[in-house]
Amino acid sequence: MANINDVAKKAGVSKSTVSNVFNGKKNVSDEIRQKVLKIADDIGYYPNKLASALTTKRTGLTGLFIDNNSKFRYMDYKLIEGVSRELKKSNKHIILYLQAGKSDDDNQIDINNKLISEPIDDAIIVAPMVKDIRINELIDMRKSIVIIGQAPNNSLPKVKCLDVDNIKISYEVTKYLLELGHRKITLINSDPNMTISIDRMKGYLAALKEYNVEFNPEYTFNSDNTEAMGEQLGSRIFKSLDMTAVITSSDEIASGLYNEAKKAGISIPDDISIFALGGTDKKLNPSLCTVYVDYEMLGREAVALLSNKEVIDNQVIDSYKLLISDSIKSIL
Amino acid sequence: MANINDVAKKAGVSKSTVSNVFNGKKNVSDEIRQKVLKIADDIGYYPNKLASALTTKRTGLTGLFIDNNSKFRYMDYKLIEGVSRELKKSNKHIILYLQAGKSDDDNQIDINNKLISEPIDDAIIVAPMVKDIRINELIDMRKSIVIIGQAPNNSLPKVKCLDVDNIKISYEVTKYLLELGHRKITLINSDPNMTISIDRMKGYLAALKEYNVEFNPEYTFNSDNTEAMGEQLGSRIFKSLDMTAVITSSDEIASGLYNEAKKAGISIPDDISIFALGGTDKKLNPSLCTVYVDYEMLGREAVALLSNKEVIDNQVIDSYKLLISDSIKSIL
DNA sequence: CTGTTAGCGCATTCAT
DNA sequence: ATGAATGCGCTAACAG
Repeated sequence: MANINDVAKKAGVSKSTVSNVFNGKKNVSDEIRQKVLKIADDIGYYPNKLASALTTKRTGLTGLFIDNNSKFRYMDYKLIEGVSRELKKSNKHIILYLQAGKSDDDNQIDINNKLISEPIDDAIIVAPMVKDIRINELIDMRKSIVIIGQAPNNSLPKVKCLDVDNIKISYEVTKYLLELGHRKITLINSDPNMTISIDRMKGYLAALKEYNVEFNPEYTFNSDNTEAMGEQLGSRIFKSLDMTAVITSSDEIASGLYNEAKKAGISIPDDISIFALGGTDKKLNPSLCTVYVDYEMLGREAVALLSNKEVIDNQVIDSYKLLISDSIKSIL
Repeated sequence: MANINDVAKKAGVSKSTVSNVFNGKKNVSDEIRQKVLKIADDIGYYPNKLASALTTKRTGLTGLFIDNNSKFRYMDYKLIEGVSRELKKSNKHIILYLQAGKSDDDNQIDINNKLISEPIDDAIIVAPMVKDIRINELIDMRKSIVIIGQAPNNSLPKVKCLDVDNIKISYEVTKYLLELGHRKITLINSDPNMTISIDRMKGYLAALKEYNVEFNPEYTFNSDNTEAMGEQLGSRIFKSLDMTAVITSSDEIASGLYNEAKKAGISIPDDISIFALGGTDKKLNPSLCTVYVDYEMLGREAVALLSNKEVIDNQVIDSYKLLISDSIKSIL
């Protein structure tokens, strides 16, 4: 494989001139530039990115960090797509790291998973843990970082975050149901300690207040977003509560409710309306009212944020849409 | 950022000893090994991958090449997942290249898209073009390559290929319909020049022959796998042909047929059975009979093949399943 | 506008 | 078992 010296020698110029040519530096005469380019092409020379990265400290690679614990979700796929397409615009590339936010063995960090020497210019972290070792490592490396999802509360220095406005989404979904005449609306939330749950509760409360509906804590639940949990909750609330609508933290929970409703002879949406807060593109019957989030766009925005020098505390992106469908009904 | 010299100096040893320690070389006394490790940990040293790659010629990165012309398909997502998870097992990572197989401007290769200096050890190419410039470049670079999908016919040296057995799939689908009593079965194929179309035709013919059904060329069509094309074909064949079943080259085509059938008042599966040859995970109503291919597994296999030194001409993987559902009906 | 020199951080001979 | 020297291929700072 030809290197810069071969070209320089054949062209009768110095290495730095060749380097200048390939880096688009202006201080090379047109004549020499052409000559160098011609010879380089002849002998099949092209600068070695590894070598140049060693001095420039730039690889043109951005790390996308996805938790390794479960299969990729719809969101992961779309983020990968958005990030890689956006990087492509500036001839950069994505490298995927499937790395858990906490070490498997909590006491000892796997030395092979140390990020310190990874050949990336910057990093995007998807849905980090509350105490995420990757973030600290990355900060130590002085990489610029963008987090997609909630910032870990302990986040020492300010880290740029990108997320959808969960308060607003929850508010709008609740309001939508209220406008259809629903007053007894159950909210199935995620883990109560997660910021997203708190946000969703805020939006829910805000909408209720706006419609002068008194908040009843008996109408709120928490879940782990599995279908099984949806079934479990369904079997419980369908019997004990007389709500007319349910907002679920995810499509999976909704799916569990569907199963349980069928078993109990409850009709959706005739007996009960269900509005999910998104998560997958799973199809249900009757088709589920849910929230579509443009994760691909979130990915693109994350890339844009990486090179944004301003210190931004927490960027909120409005890239969602309520998908109105057959699982809700007006009761006016 | 600490480097190997810092460690060597503090430990009172030479750089090469430090190097030996981190590369697991045996010729270092335990005493010194511990000392070096301790000091490295203290000052936060870890070998720089860029620098070591410069001499070892190995980056631990595998390129996955996906065509950039359209949005990612279901297949792409699953391949990304399979490849990256398999690489992860050996502490390697995936870097995504969204690069068209042919240069946008056919006469002139974009110098920025040259692969020659990319920091990858090997490459996996998804569904290459017939004349794919990326493959030639990669071969010039002496990278090991695995192709997922059909090998380009012109493929100069032998390149490892990985694909599902399209003949067999098509054969089994056709047979399935034949066993349900169907005799007039339309086959909507992809581009007639693509190997996959030829294979599917082979399987189709084989099954027909086995059941002594004479082949009628009027019952075969070609498509570009868009939903629009499905509608177009539907409007044509629903009127003119009296087939009882249709095999479509993709779920999208099937979706087009669904639309057109609805418009024409044709019931699926009562009037006509539809069996798709896979492609997406789009849900239709009535739910579509289609072929599920385990692309994630294909991705894993591709990674395994990369490090397989044997010269294998064309590896066929049986990782599919017929998904029987509501769009077909027995007419016995 | 061009060339010389000096690293970047490491792995790899080859001595010892 | 350890160390000194050399080179991987390039960019950057400076000198001319």
